[in-house]
Amino acid sequence: MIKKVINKKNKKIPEPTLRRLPVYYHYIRKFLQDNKDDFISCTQIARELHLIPIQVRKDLEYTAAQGRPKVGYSVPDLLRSIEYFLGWNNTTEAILVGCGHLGSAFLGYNGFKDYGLNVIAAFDSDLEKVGKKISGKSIYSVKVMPKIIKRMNIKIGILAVPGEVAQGLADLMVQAGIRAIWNFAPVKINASKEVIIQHENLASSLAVLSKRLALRLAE
Amino acid sequence: MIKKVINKKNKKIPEPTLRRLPVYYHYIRKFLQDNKDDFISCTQIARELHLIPIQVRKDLEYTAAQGRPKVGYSVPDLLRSIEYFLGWNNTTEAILVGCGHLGSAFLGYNGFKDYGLNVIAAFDSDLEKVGKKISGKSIYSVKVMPKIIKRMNIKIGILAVPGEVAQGLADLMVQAGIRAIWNFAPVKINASKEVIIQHENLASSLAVLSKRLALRLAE
DNA sequence: TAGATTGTTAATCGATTAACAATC
DNA sequence: TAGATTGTTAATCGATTAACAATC
Repeated sequence: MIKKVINKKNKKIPEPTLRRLPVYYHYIRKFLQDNKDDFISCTQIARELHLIPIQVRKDLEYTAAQGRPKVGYSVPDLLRSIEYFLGWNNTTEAILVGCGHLGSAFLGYNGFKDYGLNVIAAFDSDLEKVGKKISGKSIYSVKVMPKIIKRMNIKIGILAVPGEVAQGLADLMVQAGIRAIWNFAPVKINASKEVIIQHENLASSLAVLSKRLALRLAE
Repeated sequence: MIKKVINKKNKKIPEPTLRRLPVYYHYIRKFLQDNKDDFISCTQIARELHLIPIQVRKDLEYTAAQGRPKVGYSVPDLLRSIEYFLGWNNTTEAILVGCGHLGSAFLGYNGFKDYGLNVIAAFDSDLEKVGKKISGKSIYSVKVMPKIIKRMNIKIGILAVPGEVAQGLADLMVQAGIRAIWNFAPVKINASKEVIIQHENLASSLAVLSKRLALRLAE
């Protein structure tokens, strides 16, 4: 029994599963808010999200959530399981570098708090912006960024800057102690292997969209 | 021979392949600009992008690009193959709905032209914004959106609006003739099966990032 | 009870990786 | 020529889907 749990924990989690979990989470939260029922089943989640029940069940298995046959999963328990599994139970603090349109959009969208991410400070090199606030968050000079990263022991950095300066800023972030960079700049960032770089590439998404549309229109 | 080509065309393209192709494309374009060589090999692309040669080769196979043993692929030919395969050879026109921070970021980033997407008009319901320009693009009232979609025969719509109004605007877009919606609003959009909906979900990416970081820090 | 649903093991499917002949 | 690289077929790996017993 215990062994099984350990095995499950050690098992590598498929990335597709990881990407689906927040989608379930979002739906289940809404389900809770609407106060529909205390229990929820895979069948129900699957129907709503246009998936198949077995896939939802498999995915939830990774979170170690415990369901009851015929009844389903306790809604609050299930939410807690997903939160815990994704490390969203204790909110992670992050900094944002670059307060252009994209960075501003990020600050304005405070929905990430539900997903365990709290942007505590924003930085920009433009002195016009420094000292001002966007969506209630103060903008600081990039010059003080390393100091703040160190002082507050921040591990996650969000990069929303032009491509030309992205690598240099990433280097500064890593030197100061950042361990994961969420990169929205349209260039590849190089860093030591210990640093996790997640590149948000809209061109990839566009390729999927345009190919699917082209195939559809050719039918 | 002909039969083989037909088979290849009919073969379903794996989504991972589709997502990698723009990454190759971007690198090869840069390679061409830097004027390094007339030919490029899978080995080289793989080394640069931290992939393995066989994967690059397999992916390029889908585009029907023709390489020469020992030599590699002709750089301009390869670019053309990818462009053609992804439908980027003739630029697709799109409209943008929502000129908040995110929409503005979209208009400001004109890199999509390289990827076959041209945002020809932007719409907003805020009369303060209507008539102004962002990054050289005029903003129109959403009221005229259907008319313009029809008149210009636009097939792709980009949704960058608050969640509350997303579904309503999507319905209007589809009614006017939009066949693919790139959705940045943090809600699920429902539409008839004929319409392609691509939901850009940052929470999914965040889940991958935060789980990877949590595992890393626990090591 | 009967039927729906979980938990778990097995089968299938598809993407990745390996192997190797052809070739420049 | 020798060695690198393509093109293609085969093997492997991992994710998805199916099957079914357990159970509430």
